[in-house]
Formats: sequence, C-alpha cells, structure tokens
Amino acid sequence: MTIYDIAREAGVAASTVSRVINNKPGIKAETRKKVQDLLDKYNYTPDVAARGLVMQSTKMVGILIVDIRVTHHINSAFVIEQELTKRGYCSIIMSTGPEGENKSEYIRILEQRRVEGVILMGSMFATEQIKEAIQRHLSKVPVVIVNGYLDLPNVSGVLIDEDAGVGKCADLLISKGKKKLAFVLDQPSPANLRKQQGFCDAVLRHGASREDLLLYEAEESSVQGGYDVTVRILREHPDVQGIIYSIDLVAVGGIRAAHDLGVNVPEQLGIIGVDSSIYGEICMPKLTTLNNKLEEVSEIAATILREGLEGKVQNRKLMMFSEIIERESS
Amino acid sequence: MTIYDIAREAGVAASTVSRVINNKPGIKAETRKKVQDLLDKYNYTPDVAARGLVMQSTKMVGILIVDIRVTHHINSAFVIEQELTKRGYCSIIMSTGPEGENKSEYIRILEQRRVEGVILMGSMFATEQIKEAIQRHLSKVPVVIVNGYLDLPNVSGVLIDEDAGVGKCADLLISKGKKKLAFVLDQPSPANLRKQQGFCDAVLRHGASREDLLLYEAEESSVQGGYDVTVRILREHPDVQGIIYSIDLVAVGGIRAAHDLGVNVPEQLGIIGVDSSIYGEICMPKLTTLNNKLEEVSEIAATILREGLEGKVQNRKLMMFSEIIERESS
DNA sequence: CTGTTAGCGCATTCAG
DNA sequence: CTGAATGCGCTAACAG
Repeated sequence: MTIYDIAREAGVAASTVSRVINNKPGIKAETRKKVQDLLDKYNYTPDVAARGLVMQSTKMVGILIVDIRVTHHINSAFVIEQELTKRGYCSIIMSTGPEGENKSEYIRILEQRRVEGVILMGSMFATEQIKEAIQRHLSKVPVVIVNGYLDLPNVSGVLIDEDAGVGKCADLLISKGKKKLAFVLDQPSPANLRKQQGFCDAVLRHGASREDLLLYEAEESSVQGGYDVTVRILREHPDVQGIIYSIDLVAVGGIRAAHDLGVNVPEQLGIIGVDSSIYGEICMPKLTTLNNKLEEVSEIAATILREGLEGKVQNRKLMMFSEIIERESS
Repeated sequence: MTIYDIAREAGVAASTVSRVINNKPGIKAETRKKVQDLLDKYNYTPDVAARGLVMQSTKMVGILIVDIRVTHHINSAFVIEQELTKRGYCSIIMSTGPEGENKSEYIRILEQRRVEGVILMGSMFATEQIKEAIQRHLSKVPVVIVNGYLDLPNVSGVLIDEDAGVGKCADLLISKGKKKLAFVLDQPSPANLRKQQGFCDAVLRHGASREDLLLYEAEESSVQGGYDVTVRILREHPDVQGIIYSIDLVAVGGIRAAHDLGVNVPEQLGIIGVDSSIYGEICMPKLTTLNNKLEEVSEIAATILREGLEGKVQNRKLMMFSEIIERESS
C-alpha cells in the first residue's frame, strides 16, 4: 500500500495524499476526510526509509555497546533509548564484541544505515582505531562517548572521575585501619586502567612504596573470575586487609571467596566495588561500592546527542563526580 | 558521496559502479579496478535504505522487549541479535514499557520501518491487543514470540513448560519435608500466572486443600519487592516452610528477608526462584532455581525467525522443558 | 563489457 | 486548493 494506491482510490494525486499524511495546510476539508478515511481503512503507514531518502533524514541513531548483556551498559542504553524514542528516533543497539576491528566494522554498518547520531558506550571505544573509523565513516554526525573521549570535532565525551573515586575508596579502607590493600582489574579497558591508577596514587600518597602495590587481574569479568583471583590474592598475601575491584560483579565473587575461606568481611578484609550495581545489594554482606553515576551520565550523554541532532555545538567534554556508597563490606 | 559522484569521476555510468559494489560479473578488470580505487579513496559506503527501496528489503528486524534492563530478556535479545547480525540484518531493539497501547504503538513503528521480521520478548506480548496490532500492522512478516504464542498464520511461539517446572519445584520442597508452601508472583504476566498455576496444581496434588494455597504478589519486581513480601508472608504465616518465587531477582530478596528475620535457609525455609540468573549465584546461600533454558529458547527463536526470513513455514509452536538447578537454598 | 532508462515510495517544487 | 513533474540513491532490465 503506497500513497499512489490511496491516491488512485481517492481520485486525487499522490501529492495530495502526502499533504494529508503530513498535516499540511491548504487542503479542502472534504478532500482531506476522503483521503484520511482511505488511509484509516487500509491501515496505511508511510515507509520512513522512502521518506528519509527524500528528506535526507533517517531518524535513526546507533548505540554501540561492547556487550549488551553487561548490566550497567544496557541500563545506560535504556536511558538514552527512551529519550531518543520520545523524539521520534529509532535506536539501533548493537553488541560489537571486544575486538577493535569488529568495532570499526560496526561503525561502518552505522554509516551504511545513515544514522544521524551515535552513542559509544564505555571507555573501550576511546581508542585510536575507533578514532580513525569515526573520521573515515562518521565524521558528519554527532558522536557521544559515555565514559570516554576522543578529540574530534564531532565527538563529545562524558567522563567520570573514577580514578579519584577509587582513590577515595582506598582512603576509606585505610581510614578503617586497613593497611595492606590490593586492586583487581577485570579487564584492561581505559576506564579500568584509570581506576587502577587512582588506586596506586592513593596508596602511594599514604606512604606505601611502589613494591607494596598489589595489582591483580581477574581471568574473566565474572563472579567466578572475582572468586578465583581473590583466592589467589589471599593465598599469596594472607595479610591483605582490603581489596578494591574494578567492578561490582567481580567484587561479589571476592566476597564469596572470603566467605568460603573463612575470612570475615569487613572485619578481616574490606571489599569495595565500582558501579553501584544490583549485585552489591544481593550479596552478603552488602557491598560498599563507588557510585559512578551511570544514569546521570547517560542522561547527559542523551542530552548532548539530542543537541547534536539539533545542530548545536559538538566536541564537548564533561566530567561527572563519583561518590562512595558505604554498605557492609568496608 | 553517491554512486553518481563516483561514476562521474571514473568516467563510467552509475550502473557500472553499482555492479562493482555488488561484485557482479561481467566487468573488465581494468574498469573494476579504476572504480574500486575511487570507492576506496572516498570511503564510499552504499546507502542501505536507498538500496532497500529498490530491492524491497530493509534487512532490518525488530526486537520488542518490555524493558531492556531486565537481565534475562536482554540476554535473550543478545543471542538473537548476534545470530541476525551475522546474517546481515540490523536489529532495532526497543523497550516498550508494560502498557498495552504502547506496545501496539511500537508495532506500528516497526511497520513504518518496514522490518522484515519481529521478535516479541516475553509472555507479556501474548495478548489479544497485540494480536490485533500484528494483524493490522505486521501480518506480512514473520513474528516469533519468546515464551508466548498467538494463533496467527505469521506468528510462531517458543514456549517453556514453566508451569510443570514450578510444579517440580514444589515437589522438591515437599520431598524435603516442607509441608506448607507459598508462591510469590512478581507481576501477573501470562507466564507468571502459568507458573502460579503449576504451583497450585502440584500443591493440590499433594493433598492440600484450596484454602491452603498461599499465593502472594510482590509490590514490585525487585529485590526490595521480594524482601517486603517475604517479611509479610513470614509474619502472616510463621509456619511456612517453603517459598517459590516467579523470578530469581525477587527470590534473592526473600533470602535476605529470611536472613534478617533469623530464619535459616534452607533448614527452616526452602527458597526457589526461576530463571537461573546470576543473582542466584551471588546471594548467600546460593539460590536453587528453575532453569527455564532462556538461551536455548532464544536460539530456537532466532532459528525460526531466520527460517521465516528465508520464506519458510511460519506458525510453529515449540515447547522447551525446564530443569531444576539445585543449589543451597532448598 | 557498458550505458541508458525506469522505478522503488515519498515530499516538494511549480503550475494551474 | 490540487495535480504533474522532479529527484532522493540505488538496482535491474534492456540495449548496444
């Protein structure tokens, strides 16, 4: 069913049907009704792609996420999707996987779809490779990176001071008398490395030497990964009194490991995660965590993208400040 | 940059460029190279919408989810998205919210986008209202409902025997000597009501009378909702020995409530959830849960959709069988 | 082997 | 107030 089909049956021209559909003025009420009735009768809906072709506007945006199953990323995507849907945009949400080449490939897919704006979810997108892909394929549309930044005229970034935040977490543990601390990375993303740096800075500031820096990496970003690495830490350094994990999911594995090993949390071992995720509320004891304000960050990202879609200035760089949520594990 | 721009610079016709792009045979190697070089030089990528217009194929599918933040739904969507992306399709993943009218509206949006297939995630889409919307707007494309079914020629459904599964959960608790059982619903979706029915059937089968049926509903589908309703159950019926929850997320709230009330799990109170979600592995004790095979179900749904996209038979109805994963809470 | 032509479904001139 | 003509970017049928 096209406007031509409707036009023929109504005995008018296609342009008249188009005008009715788009509520343009200057149509006799009688004609309008006749056409509208037909439109209703056939449940006609315009082909937005065809419309987009002539309007030069697809009303589509892309949201790239390394893995949509990661809770905090999909939560952020939700916020952005809702905002954009409200404004008539359609979101293409895709899982790119961790490999850089794939991520570039997805950027190409978005270009092919002629999206009008892009959200890149997570610091994993703040790489040189992506920067090149954006220059090559998406230099004309606003791009907003959540928790990352690339210096390109059409790219904006909303950052989070997770490094300072993790530093505050270390301060907190130390203030509770925990002398020897360790840091666990789930994966070496730019954001996680920043957190690790924040940890190192804080520990060194408290008078530790470089050799005292206990830095670990989990085998996988999961509960099990956190469990395993914690068992290892506690075996290699039984005197560790506090562990900070790059994300909650891994931290809750640590809590369970401590439990199984008969180590009391928080008395013998303080544990802190990052994300203020639901996982931290489920485990026992409840997890102290760094709230990195992902929802607020997402709202800001959505706003910046919206402004970009409206043609306002791009290349903005904002910073959100994280806060510790103290619960039972510290 | 369009094929005409390339064609002009290469001194050939647009159709030749098109042939090069699509790897059609019958082009002199020399010409092909000349065009390809230009294509590369300008990083040309075809506009898939324009192509779709003439090919009558958008290569897009829609995945409708009530709320993409719900872990098991987005996990399912992930499986389907991966499969479809591999085949060159682009997924429009949208959160519809729970209201029926909105859901119909989203179906209209998908029609406007001329998607070639649709996944409806969750039993919440198996309603008369959606059925009408599908008839009106999506009667020409394959639709697959995950954990639900509607009797329409273009609709398929993959069901899960969660009712029988929950019945087996009740059997398990009873076999452990738990006489008095309660069931908690997080929301009255068709699937959840089926679970409740399975619970009732099982309990009655074991000789209980209708008055013994303890059916509760959580205020909200969350940890807190599970916590609150469990406190209420334990207050109103201190002799309850087992509770089955419609989903894990709510069950872990129950585990915490029991802990705070000084009720031992599983000795005094057996607790079972549904979903085999990560939540159940995080809480303490670990949650016994009904594995409703969401991943397998999603894979099947993806397969059916793929076959539908290839023009194969639709209106299929399959059933997956759930299995109890026994952990520590039962 | 390649160019010309037509048309996908729509919005938008410009006439009338 | 309405219709005819044009073009968005692309592919395909048909000539040559």
